[in-house]
Amino acid sequence: MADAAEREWLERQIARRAPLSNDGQMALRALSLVTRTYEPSQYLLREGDRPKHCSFLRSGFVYRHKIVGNGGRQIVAIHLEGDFVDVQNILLTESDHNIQALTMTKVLCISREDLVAVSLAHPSLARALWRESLLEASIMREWVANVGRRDARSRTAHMLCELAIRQEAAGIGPREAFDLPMTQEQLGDALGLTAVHINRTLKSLEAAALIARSKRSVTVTDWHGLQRVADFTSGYLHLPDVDH
Amino acid sequence: MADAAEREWLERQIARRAPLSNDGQMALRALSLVTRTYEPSQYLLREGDRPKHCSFLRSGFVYRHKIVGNGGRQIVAIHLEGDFVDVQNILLTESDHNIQALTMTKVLCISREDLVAVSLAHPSLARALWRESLLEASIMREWVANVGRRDARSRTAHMLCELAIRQEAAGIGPREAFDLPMTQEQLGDALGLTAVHINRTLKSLEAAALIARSKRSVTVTDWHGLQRVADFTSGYLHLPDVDH
DNA sequence: CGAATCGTTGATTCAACTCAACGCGAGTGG
DNA sequence: CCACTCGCGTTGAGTTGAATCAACGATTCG
Repeated sequence: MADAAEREWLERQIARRAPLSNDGQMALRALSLVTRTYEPSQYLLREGDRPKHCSFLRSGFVYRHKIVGNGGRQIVAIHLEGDFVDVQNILLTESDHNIQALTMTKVLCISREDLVAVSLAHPSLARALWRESLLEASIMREWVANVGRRDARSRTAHMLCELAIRQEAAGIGPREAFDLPMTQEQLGDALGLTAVHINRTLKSLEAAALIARSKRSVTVTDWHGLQRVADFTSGYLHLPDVDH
Repeated sequence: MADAAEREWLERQIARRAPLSNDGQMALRALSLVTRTYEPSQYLLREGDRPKHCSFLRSGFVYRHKIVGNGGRQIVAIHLEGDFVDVQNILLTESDHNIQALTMTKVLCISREDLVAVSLAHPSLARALWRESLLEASIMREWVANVGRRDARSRTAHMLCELAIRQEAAGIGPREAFDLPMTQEQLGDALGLTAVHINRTLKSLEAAALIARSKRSVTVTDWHGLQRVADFTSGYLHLPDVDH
């Protein structure tokens, strides 16, 4: 069981999406909440599994991916602290993709069945979670456009911009500096490129003085420049100051 | 106002996603419903618009797309009869993409605000629509993988398989023959390829006796063969016989 | 009949992939 | 404490799948 601080954190995270009514808050508090931890590269869920729980990412990074027939892998989402990892499975009984930890990770789990029941019974909760799943779909659309229609340089820059802004919006840190705990192989799998080409692309962004790198963290040295080569606008993230 | 037959159709479509309770059904019937038609290439909604209505596709084809900075376009979804075109905007005030008619199209419109209110008040309705938005997100994930990790041949075949199965699942027709009312330019924009390359790829699929084409319709002459080169499995469509 | 749109085809170019080697730092075990 | 390994990043050389450029048919429509 998770303690009161975790509960409070969860409540804040959900309320960040849409305000919770009193009874929604109460119902949420009545749900049992379990903390779970995962090692890097450990699976939270596999394609074909029928998840019993939904998880909120308390700390660390996780990613979701699909394997295609020729052995390739496509990463379809990257989650950071505060993300609801499992929205996409909440009403679909069988998972269509894998969820894996990128770093040491802590998640808060709620029974899927209970969460569905409580959400459907409490409109403010349903609104928050439903909205979250729509937001994720919006991000996915942008990824399709990114992978389908931007070249490697722009595409890579775009992902960096997105992660920077999402981190900022989640209150984890400023857009100018963030951890990116992924190998270049994984970055390639997220962007539909090869590790070798990711390497060249990152070096080119660095050479253009747009970013600096050290180990697995990135500093944005020229935000506007990066945004420009990325063709990035944050509309699709539906941030609260713009859209509510 | 739409007539009783349209209402009944709509009810069937929603119930196809998840069973509707009696009071959900009643509440749905109380909503005012408007029929609207669109010409080919007419916009249903533009990026940046704040939609007032949600639309269900009564007949015809529509597609949704994003424009990227270099002038490129990426089609992120294709909808056929029975699809809920606007789920993705139901809880996000500003649209992050364009929705456009592919053919002559008829849609049934419901006030967005009303639909949200009624859904949140009636769990069975919320479940059906929420599930639909998750299903769309699942399709989007597969598109990311398709565009990111499959070559032109496999990628194109995959989209054909998807459309065939979706048409079959929607009860519009068999998987072996379907309309594909898109130019090769549009197909390219959906698959992250150029029109010229789409042309060559389609001809190659035809030369391999997997499909036959005439005008804007496709016949699948070798379903298993097509499915094999497409690396297609229908799991991500979460069809009712497999997953409910 | 002319104009426009879309499909088809060939020739050429290029962005990203493949293959291969090497460097480097973090463990690990003798 | 050093030698060894292993995973990851880096770099170069050569290849290729898809893009680009350009022209020409076919079909539709006013």
